[in-house]
Amino acid sequence: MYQSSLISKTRKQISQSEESLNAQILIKAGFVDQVMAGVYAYLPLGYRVIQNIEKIVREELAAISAQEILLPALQPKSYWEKTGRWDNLDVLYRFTSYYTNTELALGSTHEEIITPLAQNLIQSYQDLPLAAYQIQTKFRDEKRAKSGLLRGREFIMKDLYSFHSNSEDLDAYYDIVIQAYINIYKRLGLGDKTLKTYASGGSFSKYSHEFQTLSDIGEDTIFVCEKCNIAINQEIIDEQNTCPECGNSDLIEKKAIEVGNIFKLQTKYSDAFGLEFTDDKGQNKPVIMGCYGIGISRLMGTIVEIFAENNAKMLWPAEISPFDTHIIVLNTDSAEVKNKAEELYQQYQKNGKSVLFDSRDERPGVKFADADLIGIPERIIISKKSLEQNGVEINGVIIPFEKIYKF
RNA sequence: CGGGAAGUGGCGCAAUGGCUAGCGCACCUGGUUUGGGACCAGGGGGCUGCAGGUUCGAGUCCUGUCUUCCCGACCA
Repeated sequence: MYQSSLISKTRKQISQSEESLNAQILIKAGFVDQVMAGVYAYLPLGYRVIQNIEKIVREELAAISAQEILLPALQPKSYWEKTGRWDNLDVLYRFTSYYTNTELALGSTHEEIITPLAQNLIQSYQDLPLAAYQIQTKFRDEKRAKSGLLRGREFIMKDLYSFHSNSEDLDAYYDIVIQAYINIYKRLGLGDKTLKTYASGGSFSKYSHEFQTLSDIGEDTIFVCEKCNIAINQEIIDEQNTCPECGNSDLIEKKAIEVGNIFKLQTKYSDAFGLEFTDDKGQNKPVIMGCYGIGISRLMGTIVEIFAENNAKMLWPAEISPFDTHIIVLNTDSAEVKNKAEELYQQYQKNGKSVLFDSRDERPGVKFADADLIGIPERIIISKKSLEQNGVEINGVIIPFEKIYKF
């Protein structure tokens, strides 16, 4: 049973505007609502999708021994000054407290917070390695928010940080994270289209890696090696114009959405904060760090871009669909149909299935249209007609009750 | 930040400088309807983004400003 005010009445008419596809679909179907440029509210359907994506991420990170934490979004100026990014990170929201005149930042990333925190946790090589992540709202003062959920000023991100006593250990964990990421994209239904991509390493390593989902609306240009199924970001193509893994020079230019990136930070942040540990010889050394990001809300937008059918309606991959099953009750004036529907709904819930139960007193066309918009992959219709055959209709096929109730 | 477009009931739109700013959807009341977005009857809801200006008269013209969308630049 659902609250119609939150789910069924959030449908918005959308103009034949130039808004990006993911924004159009998600707003029209009532998954999100736009609050301002690059800032969205997640409504019940959309938030369930977000939570399903998060669940997959959590499961895969638990499998590689990362522990979940939650760091503050509100951050002191002093930490950002230590790394020099108070003045240099142009997307950092900075502001002054109205009452105390204190200058503060809204977190656009969390190296500046987790590194000093790690100082409290790490003294000895025996405290390493350590991996911690959070799923949290990030703030970035983008000059131009665009493409719906793909580039917002406020967005949900998973950021993982790892701490090691030497670079070999970092390298090994880095590869483990790559495999976890591959698992995540696969479970999200993006496996075939998401490529590990070599990108600029910045000042602290030769390369970083991104995960890029092929899509014409992507902001990034990558060059794909079809032999290795990896890619190179355009930003490093001058210095690296062959496949780094097989040497192939026959690379194919494509557009893609960056859905993850991982860096070997080495000692950049531990140096800035003096994060050291004592090794087994009694010597103090800087902690070696890595960081690993996945944009959760951007993934939702990406999935819509990839799975929208005929550029109009959505069909969610089963694992992240807002509900497992959409039960649509027709002929709601019939007590028999209503009772049977209620029974079916209870049965599904008992068996651990999440159900969107539409018993509204609406015409069939309204319910079907809404169901099309919402895009839950399993649709069950129960009606006078189906009861005549002593069953329900599941995705167009009549299934007798005795088969369903067994599961 | 540069360029373009647009701001009118909750949403989508209309309105030669001229009557009380309309229409569709949604909403409220009553009735009839129920396998692809129903119908009838009645009803409520607007200082036309904001601030100035021109004019006898401004939703409409001018200036400024804010906001949104698109293109570009930018993007650990």
